[in-house]
Amino acid sequence: MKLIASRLRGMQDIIPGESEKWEYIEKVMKEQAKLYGFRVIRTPAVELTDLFKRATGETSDIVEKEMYTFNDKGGRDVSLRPEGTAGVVRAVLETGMHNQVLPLKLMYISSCYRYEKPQSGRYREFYQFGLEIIGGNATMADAEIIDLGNSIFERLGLKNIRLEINAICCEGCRDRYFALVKKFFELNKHLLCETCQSRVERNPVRIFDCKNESCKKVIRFAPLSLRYLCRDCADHFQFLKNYIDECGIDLTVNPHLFRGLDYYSRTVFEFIDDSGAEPLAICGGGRYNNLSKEIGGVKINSVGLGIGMERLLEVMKKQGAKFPENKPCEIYIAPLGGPARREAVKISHNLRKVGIRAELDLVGRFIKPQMKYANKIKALYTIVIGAKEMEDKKALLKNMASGQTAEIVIDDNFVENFLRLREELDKTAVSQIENQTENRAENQAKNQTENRAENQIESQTENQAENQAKNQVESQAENPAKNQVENQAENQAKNQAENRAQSQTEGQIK
RNA sequence: GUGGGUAUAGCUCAGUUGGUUAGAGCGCCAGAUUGUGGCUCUGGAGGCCAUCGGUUCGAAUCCGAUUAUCCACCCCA
Repeated sequence: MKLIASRLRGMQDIIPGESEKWEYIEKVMKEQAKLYGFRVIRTPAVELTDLFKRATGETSDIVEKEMYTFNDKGGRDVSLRPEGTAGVVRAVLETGMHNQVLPLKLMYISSCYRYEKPQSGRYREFYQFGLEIIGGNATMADAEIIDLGNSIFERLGLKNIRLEINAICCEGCRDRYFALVKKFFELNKHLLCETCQSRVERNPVRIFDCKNESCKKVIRFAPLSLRYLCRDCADHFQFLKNYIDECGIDLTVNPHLFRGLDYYSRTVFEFIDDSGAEPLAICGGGRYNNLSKEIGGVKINSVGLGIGMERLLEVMKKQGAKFPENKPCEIYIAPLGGPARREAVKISHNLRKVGIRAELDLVGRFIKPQMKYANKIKALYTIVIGAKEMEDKKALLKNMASGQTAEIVIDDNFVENFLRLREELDKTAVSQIENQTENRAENQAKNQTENRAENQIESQTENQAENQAKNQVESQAENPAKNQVENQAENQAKNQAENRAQSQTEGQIK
């Protein structure tokens, strides 16, 4: 098959089978963020190129070689957004949201674009879930962002996710420290690998990331930002560690963690997955107190994070995380002949009207292929309507799992007839199955009854909110409480060990 | 931008030192079974063997280039 155009490099189609997984993750993220008081913001995918230049730094790789930049038909120099934060801050300033009650707690799921060579976990179009607390000066805001990110991973059932944090300097203590780092690496330039040698001028702190052995030896003696924090920064960092501890989150201080975007100050952090061969950052974030001023607005202290949707999904699959199953087809209607088709259209319409997922033949197949189809789409019940049934105004309703059938009257009360009969068939199916020794059928039936219970709840608009709230409270009360108790002891021990190691290395430097 | 691997059906892959008409499993559509799914058997559809060029009597197979894709670096989600 040869199409006139194929998918562009580094872009992907998300098709059914996959899209449900995305929907599930997005639903969990949004629910969780709303629990923390976040609200959705949507901003354009295209912005003036200058915005990203100013926000992420004119010399950053993102701006220099990775942006999709072009002139629009009006001659404007525009770019597809390479990340989410800049556009959000621009929107806040432009709409005057920052004059409303602060802090603003904003979330978004945005497509982002970077013209890079695609590889594992890296695409040219990718989706980023972003959280921003704008106008949150206090360290509690940093903690809340991290806690929220962590709670999302927990709710999605992820394991082996490690939090790394670091304090890079604020605008006050930054210049002194950066000058020091640069000077240090300049002096030791001859010992560094080729890449790092070029980094000395361009972006010295990136050298901390290098995995090259000879570079590591140099890095061991390089000045750490933690040692050069001003009083406020040091307090901020200490409070943050305390707050994160109060949330029961295991943290590692990584004094070598700096992030690629220029706008960060004070707090930077990453959530890293260790279940693969290589550690993979699925979430990154930090505080950005100068971004709004940088793009021409007033200064608004803010903190945020971004989660890479593709990477998150990849890790979940790798870890064998569970995704909820689709709402099953509750009844498949197999019409035979013209009059029956008319009846089938009517019946399915009425069923759907009350929230029952019903399907009918859209191909014009004969009975056997229709049953095969019903089986393939995992329909729970089927009903065949032919000339005979039309005449008798009666048909057989069949439970596909047990094979049992019961007579159903075809009249204007079909929906009620179906609901009543289904309940009876479900009961007998369950009791039948309970007597059977084999487990397979049992599970199917259980799923059926469970799903049905869920569906009923969903259709009842009054109870919906109540039940959800109940479930959430119940499940949450169980899990985090346990985890907290278990983890706290561990965390304390770990932190102590880390602090000791840190003070040792720092002593060496002196 | 640099380096390495791969490219055959919707999917996963065979395809002999180069030799007629291109193979399997799964999936899809149907028949066996005239009005009832799952199991079985049978059949059918679906291929410019990534593209272009070269070597050869002859290329899916060998060579070159291009493109795509995967992986690593750079950078980052």
